[in-house]
Amino acid sequence: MTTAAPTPSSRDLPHPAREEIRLEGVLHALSDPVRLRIVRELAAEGVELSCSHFVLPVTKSTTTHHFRVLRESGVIRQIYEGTAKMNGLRRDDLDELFPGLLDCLLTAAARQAARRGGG
Amino acid sequence: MTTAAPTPSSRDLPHPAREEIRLEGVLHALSDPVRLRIVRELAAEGVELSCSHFVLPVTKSTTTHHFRVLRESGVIRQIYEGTAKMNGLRRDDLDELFPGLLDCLLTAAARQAARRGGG
DNA sequence: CCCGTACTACGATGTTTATCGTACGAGCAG
DNA sequence: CTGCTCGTACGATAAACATCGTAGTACGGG
Repeated sequence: MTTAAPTPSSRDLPHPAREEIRLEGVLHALSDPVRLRIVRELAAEGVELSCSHFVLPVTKSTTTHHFRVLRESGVIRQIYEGTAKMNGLRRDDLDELFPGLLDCLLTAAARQAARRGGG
Repeated sequence: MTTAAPTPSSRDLPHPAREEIRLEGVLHALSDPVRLRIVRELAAEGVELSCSHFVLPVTKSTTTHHFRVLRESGVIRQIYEGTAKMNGLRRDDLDELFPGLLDCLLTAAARQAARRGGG
């Protein structure tokens, strides 16, 4: 029937289980401007995005580092898809652990961006 | 008796203005377990507390350091009162800048504490 | 098979951070 | 004034972190 499984790929990456996600870790992950920006864009698009989708003011190595921090803190989920690595927010897990927190943080970030960037 | 003005004291400490408070800074401040604990207790009590009120697993020097980080990031307000230094949450400023964020974070922290500490 | 693209792994570097100990300054109680 | 408590300042230290460059691995297309 619905053989929906789209080739789970060979490599997969270590993610913390839902219960292992720590609030402090999430806050630390989001306390970096580059990472906060990544998460904002991920939330805005609403779909999984490859690393190369993002135009960031740092090199590729550093980008890799930031994505890893986000993954290891439990904020995003990363899955290989061919040569690309797709990134998606762990909305379900975060909402279950900390209801409303993610949206609250995104709203706060948007407000700050509007205040500073928009005028 | 009711000498309402409680001697504003001689020394006072540098605080960021409301507009200078950065979300990243707040998140970074709260991403440390010791500081998160301080903020939780401050919120729970609802009143200003002296530094010595807190029983923390670090030395006095380190405690001073953490309170300074909280103050410089705009999370708390510190005022000298005699030899004691009173600490209060900057609820008004934070709520104005990031509505709902502080409560959301406190709720998340409480949930996590209940899950881990309370069983 | 060879090449290009996407991302990683490793090592280096400079900065920040959490922590401590000790010595000091400010207010309060004798 | 003396001594006490509260908190600071400064210096040291070890760990963590953000950043980079280079070299390498994995996958897909010719």
